[in-house]
Amino acid sequence: MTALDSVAALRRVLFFAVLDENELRNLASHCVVRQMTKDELLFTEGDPCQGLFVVQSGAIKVFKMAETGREQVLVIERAGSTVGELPVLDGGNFPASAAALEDSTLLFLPKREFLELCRRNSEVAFAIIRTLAWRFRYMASLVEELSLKEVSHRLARFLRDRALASGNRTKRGIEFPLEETNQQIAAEIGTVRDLVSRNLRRFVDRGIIKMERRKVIVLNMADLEEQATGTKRASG
Amino acid sequence: MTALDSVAALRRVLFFAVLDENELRNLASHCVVRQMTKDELLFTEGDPCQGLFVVQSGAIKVFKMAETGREQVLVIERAGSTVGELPVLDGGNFPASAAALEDSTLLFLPKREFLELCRRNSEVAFAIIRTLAWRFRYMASLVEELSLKEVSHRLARFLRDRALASGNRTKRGIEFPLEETNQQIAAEIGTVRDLVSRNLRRFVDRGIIKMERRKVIVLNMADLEEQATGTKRASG
DNA sequence: TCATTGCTGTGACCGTGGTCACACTGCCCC
DNA sequence: GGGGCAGTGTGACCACGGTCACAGCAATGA
Repeated sequence: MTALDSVAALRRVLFFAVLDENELRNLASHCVVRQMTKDELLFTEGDPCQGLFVVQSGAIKVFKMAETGREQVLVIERAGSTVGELPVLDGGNFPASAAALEDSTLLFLPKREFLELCRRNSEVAFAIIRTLAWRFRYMASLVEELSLKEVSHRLARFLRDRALASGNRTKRGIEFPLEETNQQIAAEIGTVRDLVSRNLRRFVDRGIIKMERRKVIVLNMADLEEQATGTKRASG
Repeated sequence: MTALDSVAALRRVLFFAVLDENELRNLASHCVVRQMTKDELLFTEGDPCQGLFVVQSGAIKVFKMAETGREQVLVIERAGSTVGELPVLDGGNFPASAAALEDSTLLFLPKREFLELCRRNSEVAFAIIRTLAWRFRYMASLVEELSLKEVSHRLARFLRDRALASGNRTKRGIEFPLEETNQQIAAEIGTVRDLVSRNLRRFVDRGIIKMERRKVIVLNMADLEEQATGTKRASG
C-alpha cells in the first residue's frame, strides 16, 4: 500500500477526478487506509459519521436491517465509489448500515478535509451533485420495483443485469457465475432466500435459463427480458 | 399574481433563501407562472426537462405508475419546495411523473437561468446538496418501509405523522381531518385502497383510533406509535 | 326531486410472498 | 475418512396483500 495507490484510488472517484496531481496527493496524505475482511461491519445505521470512505478494492453493501434479521440492500459500492458521503454533506448520522461483501480496502477521508475541498473547489461540488442525483434515480427505481413489481420480475432483472455486465457469449447462451448466495441475492432484490431458490427453479423449468452448479446460462434472453420488464399481474 | 409574489415564493425555497433581494428579483423576472388544477398532469416519467418548478401554493405529487394503473407516490411537494430540479442538475429526463393533488400555483424557472445561478453562487450549490441529501434519506426510509414493514405499520406511521403535523389536542384525543381519499393514501403508503379501508377499520376495532366521517381521533397514541414502529412479524 | 358520480365499506376469494422444517450436497479441516 | 458447517432445494403450510363485485352513502347538478 503506497501513497501512489491512494492517489490512484481517489482519481477513480467521480468527484475527485477533476483534481490535479498535487491536490490529489494532498488529499491522499489525509487519508487513512482501512482493511476490511468479508462480512465485517463498517458502520451501523444511526452512527455518527466522521468522514467518508473511498472504496479502493472489494465491495461494500449499504443496507437497512429489520429486527427480524431480514435485510434490504440499498446499493453496493465498488472501486471508484464512495460510502458515507451523505452524512458528511448534511451533518446527520448514517442513514443505513454498511458491511464488506468481500475482503476490501478503503480509504477513510476525515470530513474536515473533504468539506474544505468542496468549499474550495466548486467543480467538486458539482460532481457531488451529479453523484447524488444518480443515487436518487437509483433509489427511485428501487422503490418502483419493490412497490410495483413481483419478486420474479426483480429476480429476472437481476439476472439480466448480471448477464449484460459479466456474461460470456457461448454457443449455449450467455454464461456467468452466480457469485453471491441466494441469501445475498434475496437481500438485494427484496425477498427471502427460499423465494430466490424457487424462482430460479421456475426459470429453469420454463427453459429461460439453465443452471450448472452456481453457473447460470441464459438460454432465452428475450424471455428473460420480458420477465424483467413486465408489471404485476401481467405475467404469462 | 404580482412579481412580489414570485419573489416571496422563491425566497421560501431552501436553496434560494441565501440570495439577496436583487438576485431574487432577477430570478423572478425569468420565471413563468403556471396554474395547475387538481389532478392535472405536470409531466410524465421519461419526458425531457426544460427547467424546474417552484411550488408557490398547493401540492404536487411525484409518483411512479405501473401499467396496471397502480401508482406509488415518491414524495409530495408543497409551498417552498421544488419539483424537477434533479433532471435539470444531471441533464437526464424526469425520473417519475408529477401531478397536482389540488389546485396549485407553480413558478417555472428555465434550466439555463438556474444552472447559471448555481455556477455563480456556490452557496446555492451547497444548499442544493443539502436538499438532495434530504431527498436521499427520505427515499432510503421509503425503501425500508416498503421492503421490511407491513401495510398496517405504514398506515400507522402515516396517521401518526398526520397527528403530529396537523392534529388538534382535544379532550377526546388528537383529532385531524383525513383530507385525502383512501386511494391517495394507498398510493402514498404503497398498497391499494381496499387495504387502507380494512386497516383503518382494524385500528378502530382495537380502540386505537375513532373515525367520524372523515375525521380521525387518535385515542391511544402510544398504541399507534407502537404499530408504527414495529417490524414484520412483531405485531400483537 | 331524482339521476349521476365518486368514494367507502365489506364479504368472498385467491395467489404471492413468506415461514418452517428437514433432507441433501459440497466443502473444509481435524 | 468422517464430522461439522454453510448453503441449497423443497414440501407443507399460512397469512398478508390484493382482486372483484356489489351495496351503501354523500355530494352535485339538471
